[in-house]
Amino acid sequence: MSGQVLNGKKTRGGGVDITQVAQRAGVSPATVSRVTNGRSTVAKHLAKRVWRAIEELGYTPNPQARALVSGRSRVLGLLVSEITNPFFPELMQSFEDVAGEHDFEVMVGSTNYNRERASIFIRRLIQRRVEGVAVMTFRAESHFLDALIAEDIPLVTIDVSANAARSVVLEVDYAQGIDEAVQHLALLGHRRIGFASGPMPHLTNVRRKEAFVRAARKIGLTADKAPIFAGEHTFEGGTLAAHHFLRIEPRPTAIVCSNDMMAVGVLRVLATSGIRVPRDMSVVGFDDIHLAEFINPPLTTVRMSRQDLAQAAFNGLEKLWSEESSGSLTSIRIGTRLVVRQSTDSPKGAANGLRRNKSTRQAETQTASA
Amino acid sequence: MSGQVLNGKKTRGGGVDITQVAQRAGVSPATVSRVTNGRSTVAKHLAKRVWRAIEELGYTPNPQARALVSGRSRVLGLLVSEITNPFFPELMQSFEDVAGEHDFEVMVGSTNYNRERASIFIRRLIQRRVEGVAVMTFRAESHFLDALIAEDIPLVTIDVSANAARSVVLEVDYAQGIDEAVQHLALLGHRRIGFASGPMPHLTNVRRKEAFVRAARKIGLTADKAPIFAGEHTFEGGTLAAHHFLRIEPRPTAIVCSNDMMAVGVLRVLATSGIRVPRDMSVVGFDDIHLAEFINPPLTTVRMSRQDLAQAAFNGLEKLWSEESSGSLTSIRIGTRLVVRQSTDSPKGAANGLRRNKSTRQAETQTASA
DNA sequence: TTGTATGCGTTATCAC
DNA sequence: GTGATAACGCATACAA
Repeated sequence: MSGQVLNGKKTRGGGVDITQVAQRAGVSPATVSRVTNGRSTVAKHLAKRVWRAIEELGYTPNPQARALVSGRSRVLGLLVSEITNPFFPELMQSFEDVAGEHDFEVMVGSTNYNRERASIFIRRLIQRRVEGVAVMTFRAESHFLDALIAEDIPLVTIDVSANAARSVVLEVDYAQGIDEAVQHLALLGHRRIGFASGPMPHLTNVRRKEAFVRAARKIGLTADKAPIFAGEHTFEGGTLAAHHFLRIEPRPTAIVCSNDMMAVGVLRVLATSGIRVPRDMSVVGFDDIHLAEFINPPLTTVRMSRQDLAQAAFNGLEKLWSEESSGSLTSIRIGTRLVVRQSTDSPKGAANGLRRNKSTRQAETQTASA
Repeated sequence: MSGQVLNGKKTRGGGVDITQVAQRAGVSPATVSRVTNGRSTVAKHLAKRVWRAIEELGYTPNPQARALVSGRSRVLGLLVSEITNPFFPELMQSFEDVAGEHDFEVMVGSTNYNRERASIFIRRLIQRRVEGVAVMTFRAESHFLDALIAEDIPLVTIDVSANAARSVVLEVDYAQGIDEAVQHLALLGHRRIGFASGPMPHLTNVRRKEAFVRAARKIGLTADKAPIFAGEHTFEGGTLAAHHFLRIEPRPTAIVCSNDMMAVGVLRVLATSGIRVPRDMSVVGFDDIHLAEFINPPLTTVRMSRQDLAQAAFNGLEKLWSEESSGSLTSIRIGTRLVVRQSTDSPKGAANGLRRNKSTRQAETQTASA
């Protein structure tokens, strides 16, 4: 029980400060500071004594004091869209893990597509003197960011660059994975493929859709063979999309979805409509959320790695910190790739012997072991 | 663009400090401090001048400096089990919202059932001088908390009290909601009800199970009419439970699940087995995660409110802060209640005219409007 | 390489 | 009610 109460004020971290460590180690506070900050200009035997004193006293440097004197809070901001899409909690955790490895704390906020929520959160970020913010909303809500830009806080965004000097944009290569998905379906024999798109004003959804259109064209599908339906990136949006595609004549034999939550909705509708997946209809998702692996049938989907995204976001911030005269706007590419599971197969009409062929099996196995 | 670079060190918050505000308002720094801290001992006209100066200069108090001198970091810790169960992200958001209203920041960590992860996180909490921690893991991992207890940090836990002076326990009344659920099923005519329990060593799951056993007994069900299967609190655990109950002869006409993720797994298996819900089988969940409302059929479930939990956790911490000589161990009760949706109905054999009766309809409507 | 002295921005303790 | 002044715990410029 090392917590103590001293004249009404709680003293934590064992209540021990740098001076006590210095005394115990027989050095000056400055030397202790140099040691805890990893300065290499300290004699080895002294450093050793200091570490021992730190250990014995259970000393942990006070981050508030450090922040005050250094001007660096070691706190980052992370802004996400919503908490109900599993993609974002997974992303949050990844980002916190990466940040934590570098001794940063992170303040997370979710906009829930609510302007005021976002503004309030951003005000808090500024008050807490965050050293950088990762804006992972997949939306161009740049007006929210104005306050951050005014404070000259390093910014990492997705898809669309913040119009700021100190900023990095993460360019997700949607085309790569979507291309693979469409090729995969073509190889299985599909000739009519629907695309369940996200809501259209948003750039990220435009990009995903265009990636699909191009991929469809590449395998020789005209627009009527590659119908598109735009809905919300939610379970419900997926159900609407499914109902839409079921009404089309002739009906597509496969549906590619702009995100996994939609795909889950699509699967649900197909199940209740007695349409078996993948026998009667193939379904492909996008994101590769955890749930995709556990749903039935396990979802073939395009993986956009949360780890990659989180790591890239952090790297982007690091880059902005190190740059003396920022100015050159940087972008970091994020790859996407198909993960074949069991929601895709040859359409039942196809008699080309491609059903569950060896090459797709292999891709699936690789994923499972990853 | 108010961010400035001064001899290589970034100055934020407009780069303006309390002294500048004081000068502008023609008062002393102390008075500005009193104003920003809401001390009522400041003359109204002076306070007004100070606020105006704050406004004009865009001043925001430096939290690091505040924390340093006051000994209060205004940071809380929140520990959850896993990020893949939607219950926890929803809880995180609620807790952050509540904390934010009181000008607290929160550090969130998820154990993922990994001891080392938890330890590392707790070390970070201590380093950052958190003023309190909400341990919402639904597990008795008290040995993790030892470090926190040694630092005398206020603790709020669920179900099982931390063995510490400064702690509060949130007692979830599982029986209340589970009782309602079983009564609801009995009223619909069910006489064989299975219970999909969580893994058994954990107290929370024992409590849920016992609540079910008692409720079943109350409606006259002997043990063989109320079979129990224990599995993980996951989608997969639910699929296993479903397969188990489908093999039992005579087969239960309803399944009550220990959490919603299991219920989702159960629903999936039933759908693929051609068993219609609720016509052939009724299913009840526990938690009322967001997804429960959107799945098909919408899930009848017991709601354990994240808002209630979050608010109660914060209240518990407040209580611990205010108590001079803590000692009396407090507990706060959290209610649970049934939310009737569409995954429950009379069993097909029942000819008692209770199918979708008026009273259950009404309950459903109330929920939708809440 | 090490130690001394100063200041980071705020609150708290006193006098007034 | 208000203002000077001393901490809070640490990093760092400078001196040694």
